[in-house]
Formats: sequence, structure tokens, C-alpha cells
Amino acid sequence: MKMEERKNILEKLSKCEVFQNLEDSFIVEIVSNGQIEHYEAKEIVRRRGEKCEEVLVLIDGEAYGLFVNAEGRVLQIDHMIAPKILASAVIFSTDPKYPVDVETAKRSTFLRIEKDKFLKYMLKSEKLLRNYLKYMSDAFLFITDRFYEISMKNLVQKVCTYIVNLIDSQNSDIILMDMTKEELSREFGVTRPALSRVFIELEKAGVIEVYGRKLHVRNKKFLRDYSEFG
Amino acid sequence: MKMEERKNILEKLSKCEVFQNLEDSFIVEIVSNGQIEHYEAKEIVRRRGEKCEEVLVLIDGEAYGLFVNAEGRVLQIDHMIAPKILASAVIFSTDPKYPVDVETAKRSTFLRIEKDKFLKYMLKSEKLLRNYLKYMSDAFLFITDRFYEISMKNLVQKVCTYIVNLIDSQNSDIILMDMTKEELSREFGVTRPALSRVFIELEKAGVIEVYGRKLHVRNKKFLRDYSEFG
DNA sequence: AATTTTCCGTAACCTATGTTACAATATTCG
DNA sequence: CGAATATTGTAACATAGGTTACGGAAAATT
Repeated sequence: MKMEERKNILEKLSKCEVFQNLEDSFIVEIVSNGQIEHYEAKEIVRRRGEKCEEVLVLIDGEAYGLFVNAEGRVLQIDHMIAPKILASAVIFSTDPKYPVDVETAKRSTFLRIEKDKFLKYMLKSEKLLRNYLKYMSDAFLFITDRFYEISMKNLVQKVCTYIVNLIDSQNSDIILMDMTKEELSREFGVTRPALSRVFIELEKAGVIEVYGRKLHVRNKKFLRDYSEFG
Repeated sequence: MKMEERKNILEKLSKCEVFQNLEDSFIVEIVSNGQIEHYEAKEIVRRRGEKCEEVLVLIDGEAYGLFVNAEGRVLQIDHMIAPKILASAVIFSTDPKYPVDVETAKRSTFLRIEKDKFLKYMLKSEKLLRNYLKYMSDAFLFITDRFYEISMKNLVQKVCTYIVNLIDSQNSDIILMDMTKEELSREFGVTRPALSRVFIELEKAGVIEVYGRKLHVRNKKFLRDYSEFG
């Protein structure tokens, strides 16, 4: 690893929840004991069920966390953008396995830290320990919310929830979708035509107007009522 | 709290993953700083989304962890039998919320430990800390496996997986279902008639014979192939 | 600007599961 | 044991979403 690369990694790591507010020298030690892995776009990095005795950090690039079943149906659990620590809330289990397939969306770089080493660092630094505990709790809540969303709502409710979140985060009635409809259909675990139909229905019902990835919201009340959230 | 009750609780707690291999005196301290809550059958103990700044332990009885949507559709995430620590992998999050509704199946008793006190105990005892880390990882894997099962398999695959697990755990081709078909339909998040149809189909196809809750397995290969596990 | 790739709308048809309802058993409880 | 309750099988019908396929539009790449 070159000097310059290390410095870059240091910067990235310190932006990750888990490594926040740690001494630079400590992070440097962690990095120099880790391994770097490079991947092109659309490569499979890890598979669901594979043993997970490491902490993986996405240093550069983008990657997906996916459920893929025997028939090839895909449910996109997470779209991760660097820098981000990967679904590694499992390492303390008796039988730690990757919970999802990890696939790169773009050319990406990962830092790999062995579980045993990571454990040592954690026992050395209470800050790191607290960060990790918080990370695990957040990961747990993230996955259960995703679970609820996918399994308890129908497609119209999912779309309404999605749009309501966009309205709130962009604070406007004219909003720009943050992903393609194709990706959104993967996030919802449905086919693209099915999702397309729902957008058309909502447009026919006068709830939204669709201009490609731009949406004009016409009936916010409908969206909020339907998405079953305040 | 009476002397006798405390002793009972002590015994129960020490059987829980999280409190295993701790000094009795330490557990006694924890218990004497906790509160007891009693519930009848079919009472709601906590709701999904409610703030969770406590560790709840099911000391006596049985309870369900449930997803319930606005229309009343139910997905049973977990059937918990005492003694068992509840879905409390969330307490270190910035916004800790209950991930499921908790509803008693039978008359039950809970021990409630405030988050701050629990945190103090954890920092005092490395054993407790390690137990808790393991518990969180296991909880995470449990919920993602459940998620995969529910969202990526069709009903026939779910039933086949269920039966294969029974075969393996009971080590026989004549097996006894460990719950009613009604409860099983809740575990799968489908209606009872839908589940009933699948059992009938599998019987017609000569895969199993159904005698109420007892099943005779006729075609193990089919079951294994279909459940998409080795 | 031209070309290639990705994304999107649309339509006809299919299938798994939901809905409702009723009667027949099991199981639990008094 | 008898009554009450919970569980189960069954059937007719409804519907959300899947499947496949095609052409056009948009975006990225050269």
C-alpha cells in the first residue's frame, strides 16, 4: 500500500460511523493491518450464507446488498455508497454468515479487517466499542424497517411511502426521484412493469404528474394517508 | 418482590443467553434493580415504533413478536417461550424503537431493566458485554433469515422448508408439527385457507400424508429440492 | 453527432394468494 | 361427560402482481 493511498483510506474511514472520533494514529494502525480488495462494476464480492469473519468497509465506489433466490428474483436490501461499513453486525454470532449478497454497482475498493484483529481494537478503545454497539442497533432497526416495508405493504403503499419521504427530504412538491424506476422496482422486490402500472394509476387518479424522474405532487393528503405514516 | 419470587427469577435469568455464566450475586443485583410486569393472555405488552429504552426479559409465560399492518394483516415474527430476552438489540441506536408488537400468548411475567442501568452493568462485566454482543449478532441473523424466508420464497417452498426442518430436528419420517396450521399461517404471513391448499396439494402429489398435526413423509427428496437448501 | 446502452411505457395473459363463508372436527375447560 | 372454543377442510370467486414481449425515449459513451 502506498503512502498516498493510506492517507486517502484514513480520510474515508474517519467518515464512517464506526470509526468516528478515533485518534488518527489508531485508525492508521487499523488500516495498515487490513487488506485491500479491488472490484470492477457488477462483480460479486460476497455471497449470502458465506462465512463472515471479517469487517468489510467500502472505501471507494458503490455496491448493493441483495437477496437473490433460486429463480433469480432480486430484492435490493441496500444501496451502499462509499465510505460505508458493510452489513457486519453478524461477526459475534456463533455461526457468522453474510446476510446478503454484496455486488458492486461501480468499480469499487474494499478494506478488509479480520474479525480477531477488529475485536482486539474494540477492547482497546471504548469509543470504538460504543460506535460499534450503535452501529449494530442501527443496522438491526434498518433491516426490520425494511422487512416491515417489504412484507406488510402493497405496492401502492410502498410507492406512496417513497414519494412522501422524497417530499419531506426535498421539502418541495416538485421532486426528483433519487433512483431509476428500474432500481426502485428492485428495492420493492417487484417487476418493473408492475411498478410502472402503479405510477400510471397514481397519475390517472390525479395524485401525481410524472415527467420522467421528476414528479409533481398534486394530492399530498392521499399520499400520506395511503403510506400509513403520520 | 418476595424472597421466593426473586430466587425464581434468578433461576430463569441465568438460563437466558445474555445472563449466562454471570455470578449469582451480580444477577441478584440486576434483578433487584428491575421492575416486574404481569400480563394476562392476549394482552399487548409493547407496540412496534414505541420508544425502547429498556431491556425486557420474558420470565414466565409465552409471547409473540408480531408485525401488524393498518388493515390488520399479521405476520408472526417470533414465538417466544420463557425464559427469553426480548428483541432488545435496538437500545444503542440514536432512536431506539421496538421493532415488533409484543403480545402475550399466555399469562406472562416480564422483568424490565432500564437501559442506563443495563449499560452500567455491561461496562462492569466483560462477560455480560460479550454475551450481549453475541445476542445482537444472533438477533440480526435471525431477523435477516426470517426476512429472506418470508420475502423470497413462495408458500410451497416455505412449507417444504418447514417440514425439512422438522424432519431434521425430530430425526424421523413421521413427524409432529410443533404448532397449529393456524399459527403456521401467521408465521408465513398468509391466510389459513392458502396454507391449507398447499398441504392438500403436497398430499395429492404424494409428498406427504397428513393426519392432523402428524405428518408421514413420503418423498424427502422433493421436500429438500423444493426448499432450496441442501 | 452518432452510437450504444439503459430505461420506460404498454399490453395481453397467467398465477398465486386473498376473501368469505360454512360445516366438520379436535381440543380444552367446566 | 358435555359445552364451549379453537382448529381445520373446502369451495367459489376476486385481485395484485408476475411474465413476456415490443418499440420508443433518454442517457451515457465514443
